[in-house]
Amino acid sequence: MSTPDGPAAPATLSIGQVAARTGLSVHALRFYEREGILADPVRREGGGRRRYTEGDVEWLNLCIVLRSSGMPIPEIRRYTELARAGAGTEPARLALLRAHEQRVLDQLADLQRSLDIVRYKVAVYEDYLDGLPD
Amino acid sequence: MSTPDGPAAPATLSIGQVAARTGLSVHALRFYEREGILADPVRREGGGRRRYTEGDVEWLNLCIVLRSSGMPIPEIRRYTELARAGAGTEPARLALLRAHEQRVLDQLADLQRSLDIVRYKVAVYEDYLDGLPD
DNA sequence: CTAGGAGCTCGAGTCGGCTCTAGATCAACT
DNA sequence: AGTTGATCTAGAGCCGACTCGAGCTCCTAG
Repeated sequence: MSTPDGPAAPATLSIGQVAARTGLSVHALRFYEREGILADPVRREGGGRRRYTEGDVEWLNLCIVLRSSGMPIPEIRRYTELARAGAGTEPARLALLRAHEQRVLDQLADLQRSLDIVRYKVAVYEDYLDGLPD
Repeated sequence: MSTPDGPAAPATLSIGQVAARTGLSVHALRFYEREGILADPVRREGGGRRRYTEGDVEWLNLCIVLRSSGMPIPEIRRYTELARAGAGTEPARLALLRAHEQRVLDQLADLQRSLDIVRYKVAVYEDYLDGLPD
């Protein structure tokens, strides 16, 4: 074995491993940390290198979902801060998530309307090309 | 009447009126024209001011749909160029629209996945808050 | 002991899509 | 003639979200 973890080792990951697992670049991971959207400021091993836990990775995966569905980074930071603050902030976190749910629904509706229009245009071109002389 | 159009007047619109109708800013309208995504380079009245036809506005509305569903400006320009080129380019236009349709479908699927996850989290918080002591 | 490769920080650069400014022109009203 | 308000052009600026580069440190293998 090239990585003989001791029995009690919490199995942490390097930034490169996390990049591979999440699909984010190492640059993006450091950027996200600077932006304060990681659960904690990430532990460092002797030498200053980041060690990510599985929990960190799960949190990142949630962040990726929020980002990709259009939540801006400042709002993810706000959510992160609430989570860090711990007990008592659950109502605020719920409100934030509900607001985001609504935004996603709005986006879905907008996209669906666009899709209908694009499909209509596609159908028009198909009909036209079908009915061509030769 | 404050706008006594002559009988044969084609009823053109100023840039401000088009902005009001489309929701785009006058800046954005000029920007779009520079980017070459308007059907024609827009007629000008004596004095250099733009006069938009209803056809121009319809084209803009299509552009707005394409943009808001994620088509980048260079691709809208490509589509516009094909349309300007006229007969014979219909297959290319159809292909472009179909590709966009697929992109929209992908976005819808992604968003739906995100929505499911956000809803799951919302449910978790709701359950937690429901079950609170007081 | 040295060469590579992964990591580090800090700061600058990029990209897409507008947005805004400055300074001039023009149309219409008073 | 003067004032107001819409438009014009060319070009600079901005914002969000990364991306990249320089220069340095560290660890491990040969």
